[in-house]
Amino acid sequence: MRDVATMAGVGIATVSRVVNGKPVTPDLAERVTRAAEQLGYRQDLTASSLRRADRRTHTLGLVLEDAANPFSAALHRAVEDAAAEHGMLLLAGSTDEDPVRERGLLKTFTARRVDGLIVVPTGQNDTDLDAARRAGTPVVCVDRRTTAPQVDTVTVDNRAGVRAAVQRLHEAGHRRIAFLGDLRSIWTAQERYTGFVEGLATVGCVLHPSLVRRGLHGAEAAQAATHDLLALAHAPTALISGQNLLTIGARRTLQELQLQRRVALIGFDDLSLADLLEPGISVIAQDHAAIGKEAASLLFERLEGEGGPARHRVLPTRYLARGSGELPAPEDR
Amino acid sequence: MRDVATMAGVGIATVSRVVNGKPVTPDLAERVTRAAEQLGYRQDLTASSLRRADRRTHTLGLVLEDAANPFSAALHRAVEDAAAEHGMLLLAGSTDEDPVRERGLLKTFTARRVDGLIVVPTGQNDTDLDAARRAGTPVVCVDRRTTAPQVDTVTVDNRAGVRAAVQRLHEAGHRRIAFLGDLRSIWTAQERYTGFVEGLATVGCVLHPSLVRRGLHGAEAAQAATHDLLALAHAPTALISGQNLLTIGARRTLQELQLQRRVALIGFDDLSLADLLEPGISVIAQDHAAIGKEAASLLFERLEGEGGPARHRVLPTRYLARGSGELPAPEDR
DNA sequence: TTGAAAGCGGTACCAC
DNA sequence: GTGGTACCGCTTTCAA
Repeated sequence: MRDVATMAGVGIATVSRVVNGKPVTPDLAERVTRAAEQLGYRQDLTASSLRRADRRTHTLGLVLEDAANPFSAALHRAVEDAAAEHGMLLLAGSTDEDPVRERGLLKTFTARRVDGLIVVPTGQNDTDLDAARRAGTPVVCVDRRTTAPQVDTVTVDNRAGVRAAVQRLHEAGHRRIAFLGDLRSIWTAQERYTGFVEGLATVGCVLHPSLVRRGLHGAEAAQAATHDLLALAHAPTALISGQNLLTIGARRTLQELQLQRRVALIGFDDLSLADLLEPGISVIAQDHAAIGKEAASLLFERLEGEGGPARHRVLPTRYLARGSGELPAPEDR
Repeated sequence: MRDVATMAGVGIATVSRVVNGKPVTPDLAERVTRAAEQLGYRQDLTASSLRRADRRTHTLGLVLEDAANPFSAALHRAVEDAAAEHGMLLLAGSTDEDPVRERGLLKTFTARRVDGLIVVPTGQNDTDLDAARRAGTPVVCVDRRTTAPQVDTVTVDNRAGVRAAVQRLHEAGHRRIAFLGDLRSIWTAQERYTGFVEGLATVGCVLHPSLVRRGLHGAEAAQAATHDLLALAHAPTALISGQNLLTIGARRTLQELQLQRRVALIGFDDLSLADLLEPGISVIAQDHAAIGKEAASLLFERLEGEGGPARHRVLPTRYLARGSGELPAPEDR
């Protein structure tokens, strides 16, 4: 920039003004532009944000469970689009549910002075979220609630979604309904299980502890658990899976045993191609894009000075009937 | 930092040393650490990289087609893991195949002084890639070649993959094989089509122009195109789809017409759940993780001073036989 | 409107 | 080993 100023025969401040589009005599602006081009000048945003009065870096930190999974990817994209509208960019990282990694990401994001954070919290690190917020970086939690105070959250109504699924299965005659749940440390896994329990209570159905398998992580774990369940003397006639990969694992086992048309299955969260299976997999779907958009908008409000108490947005889920959740209980036949 | 120095009663330089883990008398280090904690001091990496001799920001820029699609997501994660090993973070953005957005991302990434760029190029902006490289930011292109000189690339052997698929179909008796291709501007779409043409030539089969549908983007376009193809007087007995979403669209139409067991289908790039469909979708799979890892490693070599000519890594594809590609041509029955 | 100079939060060099 | 100081590239007073 100094070189550009010298070459254009103007002060360094004038170059800054031109670069930032502030009013400058056209003649000077022209000279600056030309000199900049000739010298191959490239603005340094890191230096500029350092000196700028608002200290904004126009960067958001995004802490995901795993950038590779469809939920995270959709969230990433939704947040990215919202961010782009505000001229902001995304710094993203994956925790793999590891609180140590989460802490590391939070630390380096704040050290890089991101303007705000959107986090899918592992749930084992809430003090760090609070620390970030108190250090002046607004935080919005997504997909899961947090115990950190004054942190906005965007979640879906997990309980209601699962409750409704239980009711549907019950109406179709199912009495032995099994539940597959993710790691207990994950907030949504707890909520969905609670929804399952509530649903059974609502329809007046007993909860068979042997039909509940929690703490499963990944498709293989669900596949094995489903095998176990179906080998029981009183095997379930319907399955509710509390997460994406678990649904895949469950369905895989059903197909191995040729039971996909006999044992009902409802999964939480939609799956690509689920509608092309036979029967299609019925799911409790969440609107990923809406979640991301809402999170971003809460964050931007904070950045614009909104100082009120924590806000908690709860979005609805939507049941997509595709066949696997509509299979009648065998007794009905 | 100045406050910490004052509080600890040491020079500002000493604080810097402590923060950076450089040798300092334990007593002083202790005092600094305590003061830092008490004042809630948080290191500012943006300021530090500004003054640091190497000017490194420990940030990589990742330009994707669409952060939400599985290919991009897998790539993102693979690069993230490699970056993390080097203490680096990722700044990511989506182009949606729009060269204007690509240019914007390239510009703001370099303005933020990323240490390197990993780009899935739209193919309509190669001068910007070159500009970035000449400005001192190493660039690695991924998934697609580029005409920009001195830019390393990582791609898969698209032609060989499609060629082999054509041969398989031919061996199964298919003579009327259709091709569904993505936007012509996309390098891989060109390559895969070339592989199709080469494959037909190899087996001595004629290329029916009416069976080629290129310039399709997204599942719906493929769905419609497949409808058209199957309505032809001499309809194809097999389909090769040149991209993920196109495969989904094609399969959807096949199932609508109940033809998924009569018309063969081979897709490029794997799909989650493809193995659970009946019949399963056979695909020409690429190893996303390996692609991302290789790209990252090429980039890190550049960052460590590797100055040779552009290197082009070509990874193999793998055919996954699942049924849809193994259906015999009707004449055989 | 424009330019000189101070300073954002650090690091690197230098003399002690 | 430690502290003082110049300075990274830029924005922001402030005086001209």
